[in-house]
Amino acid sequence: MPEQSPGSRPTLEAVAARAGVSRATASRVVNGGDGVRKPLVDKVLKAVEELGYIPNHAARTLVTRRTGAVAVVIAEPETRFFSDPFFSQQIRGISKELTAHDTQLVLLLVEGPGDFDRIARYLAGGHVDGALAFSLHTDDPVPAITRRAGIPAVYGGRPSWTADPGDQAVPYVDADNRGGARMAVQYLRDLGRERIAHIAGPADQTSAMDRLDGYRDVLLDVDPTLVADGAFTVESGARAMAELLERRPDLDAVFAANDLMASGALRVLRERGIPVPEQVALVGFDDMDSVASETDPPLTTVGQEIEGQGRLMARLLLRALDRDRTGSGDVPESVITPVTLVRRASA
Amino acid sequence: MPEQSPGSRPTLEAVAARAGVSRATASRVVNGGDGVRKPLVDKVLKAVEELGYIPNHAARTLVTRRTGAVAVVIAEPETRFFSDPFFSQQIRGISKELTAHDTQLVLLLVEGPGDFDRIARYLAGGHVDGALAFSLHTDDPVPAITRRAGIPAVYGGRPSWTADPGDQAVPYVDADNRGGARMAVQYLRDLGRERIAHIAGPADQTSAMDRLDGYRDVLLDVDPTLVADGAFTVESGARAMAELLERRPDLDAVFAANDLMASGALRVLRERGIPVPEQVALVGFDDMDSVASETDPPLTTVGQEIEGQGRLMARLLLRALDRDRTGSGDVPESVITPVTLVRRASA
DNA sequence: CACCGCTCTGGGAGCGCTCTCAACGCTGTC
DNA sequence: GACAGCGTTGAGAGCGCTCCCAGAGCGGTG
Repeated sequence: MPEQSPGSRPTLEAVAARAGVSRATASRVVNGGDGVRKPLVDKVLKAVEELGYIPNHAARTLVTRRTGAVAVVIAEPETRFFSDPFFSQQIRGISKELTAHDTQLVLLLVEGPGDFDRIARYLAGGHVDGALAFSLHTDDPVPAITRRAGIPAVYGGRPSWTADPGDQAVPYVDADNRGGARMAVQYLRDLGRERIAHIAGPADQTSAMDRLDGYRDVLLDVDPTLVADGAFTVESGARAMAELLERRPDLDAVFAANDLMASGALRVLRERGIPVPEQVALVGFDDMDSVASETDPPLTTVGQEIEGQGRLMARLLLRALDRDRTGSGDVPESVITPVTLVRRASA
Repeated sequence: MPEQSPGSRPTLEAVAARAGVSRATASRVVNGGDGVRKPLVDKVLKAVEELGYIPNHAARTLVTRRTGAVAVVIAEPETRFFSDPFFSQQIRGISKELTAHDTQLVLLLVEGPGDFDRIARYLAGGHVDGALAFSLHTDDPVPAITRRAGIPAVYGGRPSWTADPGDQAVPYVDADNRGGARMAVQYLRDLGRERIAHIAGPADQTSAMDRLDGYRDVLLDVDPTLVADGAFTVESGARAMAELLERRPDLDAVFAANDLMASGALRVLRERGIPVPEQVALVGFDDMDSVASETDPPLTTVGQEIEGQGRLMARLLLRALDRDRTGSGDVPESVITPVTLVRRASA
């Protein structure tokens, strides 16, 4: 690559001059070369190479009205963003997919509720072609913002206001939480367990509620003393486990709504000398790398393709953008990604 | 905010027409309004409000040659990016600082060694005004890339090729790892401990090496049997602890190069019934939220302001950009951020 | 041999903005 | 009352690119 020439970079004009063609032809070559005869293509490419030409993105955007960038909006409070490897992995997936389509990722972290104005201004400012956002809450302003800005958006996790998984109001990608929970509980049942408790996640997250629903699907008429509330953290899992043991010392299995809570529960069980899985079988959810396989015993859990979900989100958005551009193609639909039961030693 | 008008957004021209001024004056008002008489300013602002005018970023960039965006390049292998809350927190700090200066954050995750070409093309393509990158390795291509692209960059963590903390070849922000380690070891010494072991981090990370150096600073002529290698993970900390106990069952203190390893070490100590801190005092490093205060006993550790480091990185970069723009101002210098000893129960 | 129709190429407009520069009106001074 | 000097405004060029449209070139056909 030629050294950066002092001052300004070469323009298309310069490339055209060097190749002995018009700017229009040079442009055609740079953008794929359709309808340009071979010898000219080669001449232009040679000039590009020699001059180290790189298209000016702003100029291109100005006329095409496309930026080649999408925003990733993360409105989660800091705590979750930090503790949850979930986000990092989804972002990694998103990044991979976008990169493969020459699209850039602009990260928009929402710094508190007053910050949505800035987000709105940014999304409406034509800086990006579309947006990806996560786990919407009931009164989440993001959908309204993107609608007003006139850009397509895809969401990660089922928005809380959608009645059903599968609702098409806004396109989203989510794991089959309910199905996964059913799978887990059914597995415990098949193991012969009869008093299967559940440590639930926070009620304001649809993933937690869907998992609870899945638990209930299998165990019709659940005894409420078998369900304890947690907050998706290790500590809350430990507390919930202690609570459950107090209420139902006879329980013989626990399905925790995520691995972190399962590991907290496991700690309590161990402290009390309750053998896992012999006396109490334990199943988690997420198959989180740094947790599930590192506990003692390792967790049986429900695994999901987190990075794949990110890729899928990006793919749906890119498809929507393509549709906007070409005026045809299919409307993106929400996708529920499959989950699998990962059998380890805890159940 | 007015609804997005169908089709195209209002331009400066439209604002000017509505306010009854020239485009130039409208532009001046939109950009701060210096040198425009009050009544006209008001008229323009009113027009902006009524039309819901938002400046076209591409057009602006095209003429000013500034994008109002900086890249954050993360070249770490996936594993670290995921497991380490470090990154999320630094990014949060960076985001806060950039946001406060109306600058956007473009996230560039490097997907393998072959991906640097893409990064180079992007950085040279005038998409961003500057770059932030992390923990450079010896042969890291990022500095060469940014130099060639002609954009300023600031690094997080001392680059491995700089001989000294404080080296000015590239501006970076790092915690006072060596000083922190000294502080920790000196503290153990003041506690009366005499056989202080160290669980070191990976040799290819300067933070780990600096911490080892700090340990050595205090304990001149360290007995090599008192130092074990780890990899900044819980498991590696446990392994190292077991190794140390085998070699030196008489040790009475351990300084681990990070909290994760400390927690691994703690687990082993507990398993063997060795009372902490009575028989063996334990100090970690990082004061990682989800770890240090949640162990039993909670960890005494060296705390650093991770988010603050991120902010500082962004601030240094913004200052460099400002310098480029105005042609004056101070050259950004590397900053070593202070650390503090956080006393809890483990030592 | 004229003409049609095709492919390929170039001229030129224009995307929305900033910024230079000239013009303008006003005040103050001699 | 003329003019210098200042602060304010507007006209217009131009940033680098894409894309429309017209024209050139060329082969094939009647």
